[in-house]
Amino acid sequence: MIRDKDTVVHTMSIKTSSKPKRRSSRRKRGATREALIDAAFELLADNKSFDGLSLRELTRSVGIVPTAFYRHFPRMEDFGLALVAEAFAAFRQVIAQLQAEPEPGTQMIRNLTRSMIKSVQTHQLQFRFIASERYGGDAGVRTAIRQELRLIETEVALELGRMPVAAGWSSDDLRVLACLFINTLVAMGEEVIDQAADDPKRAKALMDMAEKQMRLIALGVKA
Amino acid sequence: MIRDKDTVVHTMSIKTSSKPKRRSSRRKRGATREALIDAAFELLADNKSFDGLSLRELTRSVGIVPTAFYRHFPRMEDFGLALVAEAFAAFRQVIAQLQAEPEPGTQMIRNLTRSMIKSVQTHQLQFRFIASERYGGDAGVRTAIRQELRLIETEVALELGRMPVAAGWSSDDLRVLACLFINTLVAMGEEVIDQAADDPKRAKALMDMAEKQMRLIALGVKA
DNA sequence: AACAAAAGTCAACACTTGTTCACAATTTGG
DNA sequence: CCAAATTGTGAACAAGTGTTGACTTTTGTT
Repeated sequence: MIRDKDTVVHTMSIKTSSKPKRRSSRRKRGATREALIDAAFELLADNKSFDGLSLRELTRSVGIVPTAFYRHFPRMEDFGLALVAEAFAAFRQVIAQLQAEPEPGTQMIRNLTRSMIKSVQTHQLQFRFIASERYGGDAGVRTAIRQELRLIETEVALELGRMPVAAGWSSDDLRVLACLFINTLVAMGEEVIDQAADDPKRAKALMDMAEKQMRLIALGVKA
Repeated sequence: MIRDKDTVVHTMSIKTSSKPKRRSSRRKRGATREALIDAAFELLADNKSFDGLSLRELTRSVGIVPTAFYRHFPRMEDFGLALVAEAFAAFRQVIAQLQAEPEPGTQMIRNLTRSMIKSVQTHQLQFRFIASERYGGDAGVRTAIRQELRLIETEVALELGRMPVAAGWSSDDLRVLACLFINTLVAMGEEVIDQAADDPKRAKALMDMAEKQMRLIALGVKA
């Protein structure tokens, strides 16, 4: 019953003033769908988890009536999957950084962690969603996230295989290494989200720590 | 309105049959409190997260009336903290293993991961709770978990400092190392919970992987 | 201009939720 | 053994929940 914003009506009602109920103007093409996704990220950032999210409060915050939700997503589960897809779009950009960097070694590690921190900070809500739902709540969402992470793992493993340091490694071992790398990276991201989202100083400290850890791992690789 | 189980009444009603409403017999001392906690772990294992858990379904599954909940926990938040405390009791046992093991090296790593796997499997529900709520849902619970993890980190760092391999390390560096170790350990635990809870074969594979990773780290330490 | 599809509305349904209050039964300690 | 603290009950409350079906409006295409 709040309905306090966006009540402006500029439909230039000329003809029948019988029922001027329709709000301002409908969003264009896929806008509402996107608005729903964005609103969900926003709401989930406030100490909520996906299965604690109600359809009604979601639609309320977007400014549509509850039933309109079903026009865009037949079930709540599909909505969850859409959220996962959207969130991982941000993550993929970080990994792309790795592929663009041909030079292995200390410099690469520094760049990678820096790029990760940066991406985490600009896409806080998306990463928070991934962190929250990775092991919690809904099974469908959880599975989708795991799948995406697996995909990224293989990508990284492939990239690592190209480097001279890891010449002659079995593909299994490469995968183990890749897993360890992105585990630390993700862990750092989660910590940043959780306690340093807006504190650059703390974020820097976390980054340094992650960098040290990754360099430690790199040392192990050589030996 | 379901109330289909546990309706047996064996109060041996002798005296007044005026109001034999009281169910079987009241649990002794702190039993209901514990029953609530156990029931919560059970419910949370079924694709639920803490803030998606309802007071009513909780009390329902324990067999008491909703209002009785408040006799044991004044607020839902206190209940969450109780869950955290209970869950970490299991975790601490694993770390105790580390302290009991004076011999550093390959053998220690193997024992540690093995002990972790074992503990995770016997306390599935508790570990699942930790994994789920570590970055998700309620802020109070999340903070409590982080605090407990920090405590464990310092313990491990202290223990690592005693070992000859890490002689001359700064306490900061020791902490970084400890963090990396238990991060991989926790990550393994989460994976086990999530996809190998009852599949010993897959669990073994995950353990081997974690062991490799930790040995890789150990190699890095030497270098 | 006409028409079908897409997007949004409204009312209503049958439930579930957290919390309150006054009361009853049971244990426990003195 | 009796009083006092503990633990459980039942009714009631005002809200919030997902989902349905039949409508109306807007938009895009032919």
